[in-house]
Amino acid sequence: MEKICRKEREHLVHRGEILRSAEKVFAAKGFFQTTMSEIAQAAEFGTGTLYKYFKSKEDLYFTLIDEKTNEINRLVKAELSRKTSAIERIKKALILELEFIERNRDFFRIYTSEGSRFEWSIKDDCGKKIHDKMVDYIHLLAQVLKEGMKANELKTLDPMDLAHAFEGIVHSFIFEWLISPESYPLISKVEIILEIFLKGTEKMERRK
Amino acid sequence: MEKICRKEREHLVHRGEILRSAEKVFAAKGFFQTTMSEIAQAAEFGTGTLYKYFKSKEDLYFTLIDEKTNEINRLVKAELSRKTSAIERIKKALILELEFIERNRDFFRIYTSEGSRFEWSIKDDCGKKIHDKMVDYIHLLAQVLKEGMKANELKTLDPMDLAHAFEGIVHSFIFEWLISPESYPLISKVEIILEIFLKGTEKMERRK
DNA sequence: TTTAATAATGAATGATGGTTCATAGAATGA
DNA sequence: TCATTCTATGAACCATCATTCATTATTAAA
Repeated sequence: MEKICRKEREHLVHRGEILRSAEKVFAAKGFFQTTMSEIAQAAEFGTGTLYKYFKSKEDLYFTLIDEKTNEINRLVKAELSRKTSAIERIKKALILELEFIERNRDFFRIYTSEGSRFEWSIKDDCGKKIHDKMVDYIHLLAQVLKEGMKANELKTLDPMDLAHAFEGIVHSFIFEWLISPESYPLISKVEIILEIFLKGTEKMERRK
Repeated sequence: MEKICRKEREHLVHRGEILRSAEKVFAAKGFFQTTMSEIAQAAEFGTGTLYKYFKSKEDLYFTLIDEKTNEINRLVKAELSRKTSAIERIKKALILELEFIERNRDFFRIYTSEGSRFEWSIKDDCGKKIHDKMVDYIHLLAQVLKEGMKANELKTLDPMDLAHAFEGIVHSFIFEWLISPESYPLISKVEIILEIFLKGTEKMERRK
């Protein structure tokens, strides 16, 4: 089936190099402020060369997001689909997610900042595709939460509300970590995230 | 002190009209994809006229954010500085915030999407100014939470962590509301937000 | 009414940067 | 070695705006 000769392999490598350079530049300056020649320079290629690998600036950008998104989605989805307890799955998935982000800091600068704005500003369906993937993920999460409710692990509340709340907490810790100058392991926040989400913050008189 | 003649009053009115139109267009298309002439058209002025009121596109944009941000900050800060219980203050402030957002949907499309990206992408200190205001607000919130801990209303945890978590939850509900096509009152989410943040989501066996 | 001052205008300017393409160069194979 | 094919290149092209400014319209003053 596959006749992957050196040529093709090389092509793939170059493509990867371009993507990795683009990731850095986009992360530092954002989509609109990044120029193709900056990316080309960073990747040590000529400007025109980029167009041998990607149709346009947008294409390069969305390819970047798409591939990384798929990678993490695969990871997390696999975990969420297991048959262990809901809370267990959520915890494991969270750990996977945070570890992945720690390994891909640059990318997540792009992702978290663009995530919010692009479905409004960019017309063609690339933006929508990414948005859809987020929605998908939220739904899966909600599904798991629902199962947790059925299994009496979690309070019976609107699963979508819970999913949003959870994602909100996680995102704000990610965001904080991204902009923080002192580097601490993101993973160190797992406990506090779950503590807040599961147990809440109010001090209860522990009776009844 | 003030000799506000018709001229000046008119100037103010026009300025306001431009700001309101800019708000709409920026909200719909984002900073980089919005052109000055679009704004001019929306405001029913000539393109050049905008420059009689604002130094540049950036100036217009940041003025917009700055003024609205101050407005909401004043509201919320006033509430957070009261002497009632911490939980009470947080609830009231949350209600004020959500009501304000409901009255300023367009603006918050701008704010939530730019909030994350601008301190990285735009050099001059306007971006920083906005970011600083967010940080300020988080600190005030953390302060209130700390008081809540002292008063034994809340568990003793890192107040900054809690503040981030709270903001995260709130933001994700705001975001959801902003992109949702069916319109429901944002304010209807107050209870669930507080429920999750204060009581958590795990079903406890309610013994000791 | 005439004149002076001020405000509004939108066509022209200039800069930027995405994209293309004619050329140079490398690899392949005869 | 030479011819052929494929790749890389970056200067040139062109479209898109932010911004300016000479001109026009409006208001105020005389």
